[in-house]
Amino acid sequence: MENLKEQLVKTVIGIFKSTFNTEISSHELTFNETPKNFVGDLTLVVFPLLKYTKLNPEASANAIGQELTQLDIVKEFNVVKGFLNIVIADEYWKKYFVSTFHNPQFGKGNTKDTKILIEYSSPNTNKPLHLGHVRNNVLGYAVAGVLKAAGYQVNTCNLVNDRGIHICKSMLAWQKSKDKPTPESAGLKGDKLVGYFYVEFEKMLQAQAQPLIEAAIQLDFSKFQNTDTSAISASVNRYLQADENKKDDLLDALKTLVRNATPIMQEARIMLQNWEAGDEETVALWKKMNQWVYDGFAVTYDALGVNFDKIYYESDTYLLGKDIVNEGLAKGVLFKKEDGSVWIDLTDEGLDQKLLLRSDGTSVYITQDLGTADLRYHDFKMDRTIYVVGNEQEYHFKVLQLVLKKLGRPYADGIHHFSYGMVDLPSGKMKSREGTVVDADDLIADMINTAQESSEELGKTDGFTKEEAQALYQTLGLGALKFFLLRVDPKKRIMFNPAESIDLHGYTGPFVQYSYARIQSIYRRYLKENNQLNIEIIDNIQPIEKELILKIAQYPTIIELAAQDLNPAKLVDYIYELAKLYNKFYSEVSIFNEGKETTDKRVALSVLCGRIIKNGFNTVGIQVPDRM
RNA sequence: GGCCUCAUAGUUCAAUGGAUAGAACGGAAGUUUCCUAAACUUUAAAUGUAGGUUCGAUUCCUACUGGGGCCA
Repeated sequence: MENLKEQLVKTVIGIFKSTFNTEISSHELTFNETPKNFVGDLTLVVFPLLKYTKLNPEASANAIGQELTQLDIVKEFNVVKGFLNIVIADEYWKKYFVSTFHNPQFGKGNTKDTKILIEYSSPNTNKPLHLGHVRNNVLGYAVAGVLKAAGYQVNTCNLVNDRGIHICKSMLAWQKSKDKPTPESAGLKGDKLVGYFYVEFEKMLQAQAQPLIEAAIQLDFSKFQNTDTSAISASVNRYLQADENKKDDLLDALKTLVRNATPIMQEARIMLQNWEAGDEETVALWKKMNQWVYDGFAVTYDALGVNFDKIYYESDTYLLGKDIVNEGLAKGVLFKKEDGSVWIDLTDEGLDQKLLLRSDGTSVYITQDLGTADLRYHDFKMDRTIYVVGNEQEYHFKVLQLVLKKLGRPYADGIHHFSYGMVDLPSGKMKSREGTVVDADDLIADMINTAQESSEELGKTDGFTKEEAQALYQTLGLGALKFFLLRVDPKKRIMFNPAESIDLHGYTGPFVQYSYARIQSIYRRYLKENNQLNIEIIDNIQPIEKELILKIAQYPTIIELAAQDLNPAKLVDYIYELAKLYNKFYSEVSIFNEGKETTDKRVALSVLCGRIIKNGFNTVGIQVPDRM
């Protein structure tokens, strides 16, 4: 298809030179696929060219069309308004089909030198993974796959947030528990166990904070221990004097202050200080509980089929970045306030001033990210870095990139925040505090179950061994889940309704998988009756066959486009369209009953569709079954 | 308060500034002596409001309304 378009573009440029005596450039020519309700394979939009032809749209289109028919590959043309519809000769499509059939690399982009590093997943180790993480993982894997398919040099990494106050909360709650359970003794996945104690901590915190808040609002600060209550007192006053419409916000601010003043939060902070000081007991507990989490995550990652070339841990990197801040001060890019805190002024860029180092010298998130960025560049020397992180952090990444630019980092321009939308429930955002989080493992198990029920009901696994059946349910369940997450533009938010399980019919993964299984079934039958499949010459192609070939011809362009836009949805949508068209072909036409030549041709066409479906799905991390 | 983002059939999603706005689910009506009916065919149903840019706007610009987010 690309060659075809290129050839047409070249010819039209020639026509403009000879007939209209003007030089036009290729980007002024748009060839689209002709919509179904018109006759043609490709359409040239002539409106933008009228200024050169000095003719009305119809006359211009006719003039160009006339000249184009001199090409062997152009059979005929027609003009509707300003649209020049071109019919390509069947001969071209026949040859195209045969050569594509013999090209195992079909769809793969030319190898490119650009090195790309993709960071995705990046979980915290205090809670199990939920549906939001699943979207991140599935997208990250798919984007990496698409870029590889387009020919880029791709590496992936994961930055695990394994330290900080949130981990200490889980650790503290575990320490305070009576039986101090292990995953074995509790019969729980490690990440679930640690997550349980995180929730336990929140409960204890809430129990301590509630009376304090109530007392504070009565201006009674006697119950606070080891706390300078002046800030809280000021917050209470602001709250009490505020207008009705601002009270909620101010109450939240007050609550945060009070929560931080509770004894248990003080304990957690001490634990964090101990950890930072390298206290043996604390570090041992931290290691133990983190290992539980990693073992748990491994199960989930494995089920999702994601993996990383390199895993970074924040416990190794959290001190990095302070040197960079000093460098920035020396270069005059950053400035110090009176209290000793370090800032960057981004008001010229339309943003605010941004804190990089607190007055006590401790770093904030972005400081670490600066350090990690340097480290990664050292490790990978990549041209582009893609951070797969939710859109709530857009501001953060703008700042990160600006700071790195101002510091003159060579990789700064290549930074790209792949900002994806949140997953929403009908009730709104997922909130762990309100228990509305959709757990990743539960969801995966649900999907596999749904696939099993549906398969058994339809008798699809009759004759399968147990293992084969189980593998199929897994393939289908995860296929449905991943397709559901990938079919939407990554930038947009996704609506997930836990009350309805993800569909297996229509615009879904299993629809495509079913089409693939049918094709394999046909191929198996063919190979039973023939030694091998080979085609060299095609006698004729029927309309539905040509439709399929045209669709197939779009594949390399789609890969290219999906990579350019970093949008796996384009590929997923295309694969669906191909499968849909194949199903139409399958029901319209008989494959085995119209003579050997027709059978060969149609089986080859089927096999080719199957290859693209498998290739395209695997690119984004979805498996396909040979039978279902 | 400042900034960013989104708004398309009943619902969930599509549409590099191009033709009569596509799918899927759900609704209505059909297709199995024949390669897998998780399929296929037919059908009803949508661009938040008001302006602007131009040959042409779901797409770009402005304002408004209504969701979501970020910053202090």
